[in-house]
Amino acid sequence: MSLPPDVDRPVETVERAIDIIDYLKENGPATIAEVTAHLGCAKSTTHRHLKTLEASSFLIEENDEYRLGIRFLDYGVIARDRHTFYREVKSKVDTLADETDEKIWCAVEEHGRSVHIYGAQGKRSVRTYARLGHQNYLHQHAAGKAILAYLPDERIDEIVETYGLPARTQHTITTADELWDEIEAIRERGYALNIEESVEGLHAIGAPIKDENGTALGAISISGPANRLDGSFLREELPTLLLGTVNEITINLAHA
Amino acid sequence: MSLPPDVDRPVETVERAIDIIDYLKENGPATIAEVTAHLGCAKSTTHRHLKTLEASSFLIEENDEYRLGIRFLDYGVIARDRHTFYREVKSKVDTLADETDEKIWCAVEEHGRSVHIYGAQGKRSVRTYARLGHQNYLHQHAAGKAILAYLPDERIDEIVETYGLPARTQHTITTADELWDEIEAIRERGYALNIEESVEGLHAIGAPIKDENGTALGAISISGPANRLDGSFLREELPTLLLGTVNEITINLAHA
DNA sequence: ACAGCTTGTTCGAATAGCTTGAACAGGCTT
DNA sequence: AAGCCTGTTCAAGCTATTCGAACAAGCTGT
Repeated sequence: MSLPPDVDRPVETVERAIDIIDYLKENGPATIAEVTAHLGCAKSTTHRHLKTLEASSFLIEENDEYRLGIRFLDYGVIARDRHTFYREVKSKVDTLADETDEKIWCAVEEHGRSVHIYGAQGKRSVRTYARLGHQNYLHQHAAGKAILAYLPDERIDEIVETYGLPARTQHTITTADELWDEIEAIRERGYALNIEESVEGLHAIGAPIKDENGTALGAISISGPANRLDGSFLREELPTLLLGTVNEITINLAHA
Repeated sequence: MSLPPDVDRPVETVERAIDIIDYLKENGPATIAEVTAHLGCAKSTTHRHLKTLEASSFLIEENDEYRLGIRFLDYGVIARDRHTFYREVKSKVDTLADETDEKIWCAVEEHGRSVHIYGAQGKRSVRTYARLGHQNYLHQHAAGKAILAYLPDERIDEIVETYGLPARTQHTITTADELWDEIEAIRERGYALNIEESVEGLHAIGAPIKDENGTALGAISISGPANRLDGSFLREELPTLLLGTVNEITINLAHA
C-alpha cells in the first residue's frame, strides 16, 4: 500500500506528460524535436503536450527549448511543510550542524525509498551526490537504514522485493541476509552506521524518528570524511549526540 | 513568448491531472470523493488519475487520502540548480543575511511573475507570507519591481495587461501611471523600494541582477520591519551594500 | 446481528478527444 | 534563391478516456 501501485489501466496521456517532465529533469532543457525523438510519437502531439504543461508554468520555454519551471519548488516546499515533523526537525538539524560542523540530513520515507527533505551544513561539511529532494534506496545510506530497521518486517520484505538491493560502492549491502543482520544490529544499537556504503571515503550515522507505535517516520544523519568520523567519535560521541536530538524530537512530536 | 501561452487545443486529460495536483496543493490531503466533487467527473475517472499520478510518486496515498509527494522537491531543486546564477547568488545572499541580520530573498522572473528561489534569514529577520518557491506579482514587492524596471518596455506592458495590478495592501501600486513613475524612479536610483506595499509594517529594498544586455534575470531583496528599515539606513546604507553585492554577482556572471 | 451507509475498486460500452501525418509559415544556412 | 531546418496548425480516424453501474469491504447505528 505504501509502494508505488501497479495501475491496471493507467491514464496513458498523463503518463506521457510525466514522461516528458522526467526527460527534461534527467537531460536538461530540450527542443520539441528532441522530446519527440524520446517519446517516439508525432511532433504535433509533443507540441500540444508541451504547450499544455507550459500553460500551467510547469514548463518554461526559452529560445525554443523547454525546461522545468521553478514552480515545482512551490509544490515541493508545500509538500515538505505539511510533513508533521518538518518544522520540529529543521531547527534541531541546524543545531546539530553547528555543534558537529558536519553535514546533517533529514530524510523521510515515501513509497519505500528515502527523500532528503532538509539538509544543513556545518563549517567543515563535505559535498556529496546527496541533494535536497533526492530519492535514495533505503539500504544504501545511514538515514535510510535507520528508517528501514524501524519498519514492520513485512514492509521490509516488500521493499527489498520491489527494488532489490543495488550496490553503490563495494561496501553496499547487496544480499537480504546481510541486510537482516544489519537490521538486527541497528535495532540493538538504536542507530545505523554507513561505512563507505554510499560514497567511498564517507562515513555516516543515522537514527530514526519514530511515531507512537515505534514505526519510523524519518531519520536524521550526520556524515563526514572517513578519517574524521571514526573510532570513538563515530561510535560513542556522535551516537550520544544524535540519539539525544532524535529523542527530543520524538517527545515533542508525541505532544504535538 | 515569456508569458503562459493560450493553448488552442490543450490536452484536456493532462489539464485534469494538473487540476488535481493544484487542488491538493491548495487544500491539502483529500479523499477520492473530495477530489471528484471538485472535478465534477465520475469517481472512477478520478480514481484512475490518482493512481496514475501515484505510480510516479507525484502523489502519495495515506489513510485513503492523497497528498503531494516530496518528489516535487526533486524537480524544483533541479530546476533551481540549473539557473545560471543560483550558485553565484546563494553565497552572496548568505553573506548579506549575516551582515544585515535581516531577511534576504533572491527572486527570478518566470512567465511575468516572480518566484523566490532562495532565501536566507539573519538573526532578527521577520517571517512573512513569503516562502521558497512562492509566486508573486512583480509589482507588489521590492525584488519584483527591481526586475520589472529592467525588462523591455513592451514586456512590462504585456505583463500588466495579462495580470493587471492587484492590490495587496493599501500602498500597493494599482495603476499603470503610478507604475511607470515608479519604474522611472527605480531606473534612476538603480534599486527599488517597497514601502508597506506587500505587507503592512514591512519595508524592503531590491536590486536587479542583469545580463550583458541590461535585462533583469532576477533580483535580490532585503526586508525588515518598517521602524528598523527606515531613514538613511534604508535609503543610503542598505542600497550601498545591496548594489555592491549585486554588482559583484553581475561581474562574476559576465565572466562565467 | 444485521441493515444501511460509507469508502475504494473494477469493468464494459460509447463517444469524446488524442494522435497522426501532412501541410503551412518562418528563419537559417548553403 | 533554393533547400532545410525550426515551430505550428488542421482535419480525419481510431484509440483510449470517460462514464455509470456493479462489486467488495469497512463502519455506524439501530
